[in-house]
Amino acid sequence: MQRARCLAGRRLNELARELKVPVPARVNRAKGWTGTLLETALGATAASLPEPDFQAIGVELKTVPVHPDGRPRESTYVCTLPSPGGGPPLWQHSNVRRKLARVLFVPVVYETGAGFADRIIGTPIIWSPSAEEEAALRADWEELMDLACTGKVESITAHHGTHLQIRPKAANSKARQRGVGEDGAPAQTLPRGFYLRASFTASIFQRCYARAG
DNA sequence: GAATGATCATCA
DNA sequence: TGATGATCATTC
Repeated sequence: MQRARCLAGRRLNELARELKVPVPARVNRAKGWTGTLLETALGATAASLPEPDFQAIGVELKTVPVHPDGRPRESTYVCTLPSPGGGPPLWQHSNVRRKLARVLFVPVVYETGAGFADRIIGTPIIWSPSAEEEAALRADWEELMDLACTGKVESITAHHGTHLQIRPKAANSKARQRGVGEDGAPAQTLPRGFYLRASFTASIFQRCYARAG
């Protein structure tokens, strides 16, 4: 948290220059660049592994694009929809619960159309779900997993779920992976992932900033 | 190809 | 403008 707080107020291109990380010429071709830059700046260790970013302390790092007024600009990716197999899915064993057990949110503030030079790191937040939040996430997860495991995965849209939603997470719309088909039998389906709605992260940010002043 | 990191492009 | 569905770069 000390290291993250030290980054608040910094511009992304300045931070990149200090870390000797090249700044992409086009923002729309560098979707993951900000997240990777913050991982480098904070010393995250589990890049490209299904583990918390900071393994030793069990913390997941999420950079969140926000409007100048502090509202998240986008939903937040959590993890992939698991492949089928191994009995009924249990919340206690889910990757969603593991990933969200402890999260360091780092807001990155900018106006529409801004380049990396005009994107500024905001005040970081360390968050764990309250009992109420976990119950709500669990309810969404169980509803979505029930659809996904009973042959209705193709009927799932981003409209399902109050705080947690399922959306495509793939190189393109033609990508396929092992999944459950219409009849409940194995089939090739579009890879999907769990995302936190922007309204959910907005409520987290609002509560944390209200408490901190 | 599958995982990580997310944001883009489109349309209501 | 905001949410959904689609997509991009990199690494292993």
